[in-house]
Amino acid sequence: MEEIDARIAAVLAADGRCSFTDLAERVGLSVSAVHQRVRRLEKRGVIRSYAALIDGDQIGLPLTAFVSLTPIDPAAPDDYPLALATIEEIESCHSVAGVESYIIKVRVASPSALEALLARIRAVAAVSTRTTVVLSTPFEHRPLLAAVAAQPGTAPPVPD
Amino acid sequence: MEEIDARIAAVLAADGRCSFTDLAERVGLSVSAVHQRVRRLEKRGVIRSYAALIDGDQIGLPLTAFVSLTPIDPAAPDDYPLALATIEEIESCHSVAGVESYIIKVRVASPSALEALLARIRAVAAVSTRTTVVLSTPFEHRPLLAAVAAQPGTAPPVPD
DNA sequence: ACTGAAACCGAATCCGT
DNA sequence: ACGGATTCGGTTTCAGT
Repeated sequence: MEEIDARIAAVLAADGRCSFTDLAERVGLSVSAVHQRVRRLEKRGVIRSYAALIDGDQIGLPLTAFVSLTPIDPAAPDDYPLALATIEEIESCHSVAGVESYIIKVRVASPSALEALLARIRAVAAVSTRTTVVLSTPFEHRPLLAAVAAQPGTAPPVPD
Repeated sequence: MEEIDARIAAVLAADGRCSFTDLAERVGLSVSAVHQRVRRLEKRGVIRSYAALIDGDQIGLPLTAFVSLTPIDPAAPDDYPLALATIEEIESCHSVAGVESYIIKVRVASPSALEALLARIRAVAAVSTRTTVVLSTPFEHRPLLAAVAAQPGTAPPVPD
C-alpha cells in the first residue's frame, strides 16, 4: 500500500467521520482523488467498516472482562467461534496459542450478569473458563497507523 | 439513557458514517431531532469518537498479541499507563484484577518485531511480560448495543 | 491516476410549535 | 424536545488531461 493511502487510512482511523473535503486538504489531493482512494480502500478491505466508539460505562455495561476458554474435550470439533458469536455480550473473539484456545472480551452490567454469562458460555461451548476482570482502561482503540503512515514510502513533494 | 438514544448509538456503532437522514428514518424522527440527539450523545461522552476499523493484515501488521504485565517491584509507583502510551504498537491497555497488573493488546509486523517490542516494554515499564500470540480473530469490534437498544425503555408509539 | 466543474444531497441553523 | 424550511457545504459523478 502506498504512503498516501496509509495517510488516508490513518486519518479515518482517528476520525471516522472526517469529510472528503477535509481529507483532501490533509493529504494534499483533490476531493475526487481522495474519494476514489477511499472507495478503493473500502473495496479492498483495508477499511473494514466505520464505527462510533461507545463508552460502555454510559450504556449500562460498566464491567469488562477477558475470558480464556479451554475446551473440555480436546478432540471436539472446533466450531466454538460460531457458538460464541450468538452471544451478544462477547465483543471480540481471538483464537490464541498457548494452554487456552480462545480469549474473548466481554462487557456486562454487573458481576451477577458476568456469572450468568459464563454459565451461558459453558452451556454453548463445552469449555472451562478463566476470567480476568478489567479494573480500568487507561486507553484503547488506538489507531495503529501512525507509524505506518509516517514511514516515507515515496519522497514527499519538495517545497520551492 | 432513553431507548431512542440507545437505538441511535446502536446504529452509529454499527455504521459510523451513517447519515443523519438515514438515521432519522431508522429511528422514526426528524433529521433535526436526531441531529440534536447525536450531538448530545457526543457531548455527554456516550459516543467517544468515530473510527474507521482497519484490517491489520493489510497494513503490514499481521501479528496480534496480548501481553500481560507484572511489575518487578510491586511497591513501585503505578505510572505504567503513561509509559506504555508512548509505545505506538500498543492498541489498548487495561488494568486488571489477578496475578498480573495489566493486559495490553499489540500489533506488529513480525515475530522479530514482537521481540523488539517486548524489550521496549520492559525498558520503559520495569515489568515482566507474558505473551499470548493471536492465531486468528473470528470476530472483533462487535457493537455491544444490540441488547441495550432492543430493551423497551418507554413504550413505542401506538400506530393508529 | 489526478483535476475541476456540475448536479445532487446531506448537514447545520433557525424559527415556530 | 420535535418538526419544517432555509442555507451552506459536502458528496458524487463526469469529462478532460
